[in-house]
Amino acid sequence: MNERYSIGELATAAGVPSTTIRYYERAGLLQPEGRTHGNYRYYSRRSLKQLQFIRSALAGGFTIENVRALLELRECKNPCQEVQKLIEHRISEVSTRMKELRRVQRELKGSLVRCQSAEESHCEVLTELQVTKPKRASAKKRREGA
Amino acid sequence: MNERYSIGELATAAGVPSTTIRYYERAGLLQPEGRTHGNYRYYSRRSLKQLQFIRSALAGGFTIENVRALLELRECKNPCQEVQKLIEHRISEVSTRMKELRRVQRELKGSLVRCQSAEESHCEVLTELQVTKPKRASAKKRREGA
DNA sequence: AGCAACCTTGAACTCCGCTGCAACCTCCGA
DNA sequence: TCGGAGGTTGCAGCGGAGTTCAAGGTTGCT
Repeated sequence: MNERYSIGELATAAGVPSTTIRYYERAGLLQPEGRTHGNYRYYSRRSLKQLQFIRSALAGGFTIENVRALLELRECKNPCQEVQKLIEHRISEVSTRMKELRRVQRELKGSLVRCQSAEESHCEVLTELQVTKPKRASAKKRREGA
Repeated sequence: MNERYSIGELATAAGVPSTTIRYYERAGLLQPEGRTHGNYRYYSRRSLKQLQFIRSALAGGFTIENVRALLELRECKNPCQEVQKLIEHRISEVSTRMKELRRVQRELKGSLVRCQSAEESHCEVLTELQVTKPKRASAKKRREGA
C-alpha cells in the first residue's frame, strides 16, 4: 500500500516527465517525501495524488502560483470566514472556466449537427486540419490519469 | 444591429486589449471585416462573437493552432465523415478538460466542507493567500489536437 | 568488477501568448 | 487649425511552463 516511488516511477505513474516533477518541486508545488541514502528523491502514494491534482488544476487553466494557493486551501486546517470566502472564490473561478468550456462545446456540437445535416461531399478543409496533429509527444504525456 | 466597431471598441466590448486583437489577426484567427478610408480596421457584431469564441477556447486550454482548426470546423459547410470525426474528437477533448475541472472543483468543495466543519479559529495562511489575485482570462495550456 | 539505466545539480534554452516601443498617421471636437 | 485620443506598422522583449544539456553520482544485474 504505502509504497515508495522513485522520481521516475512517480513520473511514469502520473504520465509526466521527471524533469517536470523537479520543476514543480522548485516551484514549491510538490516536495518529495524524503531522500534515500544515495540522495535520490522518493515519493508516496499521497505524492501521486497531489501530482494528479496539480496536473488537473494546471490543465484547468490555473497558473503555478494559483495552484500553490489551491494546495494551501486544500490543506486548510485552520479555517475562518475569510478562508472560506477564498475557497468559494476559487470554486467560482473554476465554474467560470467550465462555463467557457461549455460554450466551446455548444459551438462544436452546433457544427457537428450542421455537418451531419448537410449532404456528403468532398471536403477540402480536411487536408489542412490533418496537419494539426500531436506535434510533440509530450502533449500526450500531459494527459493525466483520469 | 449590424454596427461597426473600431478595433478599440471591439476590444472594449470583448474585454481584450486591441494589441491582442491585432495579434490574433496575424495569427489568422480573426480578420477585420474591412478597412476604412483611413486604413483603420473595422469589425462587425459577428467579429465580436468570434472573438468571444476565441477567448473561450483559449481559456479552455486550446492553443492558437487548435483554435484556428476549431474555427475552420465551425465554418464547415463541406462536411464528410472525417470532418465529423475531427469535431467529435475536439468535443471529447473539451470533455476531458471539463472532467479535470470537476476534479479540482470536488477537491475545493471538500476543503470547504472541512473548513466549515472545524471550529472557528485564527487563520494565518490568510495574509499570504490574499496576495494571490485572480489573473483572469488568460489560460495558457498547450495541448495537441487532432 | 563492469556496465547500463537511472538519478543528481545548475544553468541555458525553447515555445507560446501576448505586450511594449518607436515612429508615424487619422479622426474629431474646440 | 490645432491638440489629443486613438489608429497604423514592424520588431523586440517578457513571463510562464517546461525541456535540454553537461558533468557527474548511484543502483542493480551479471
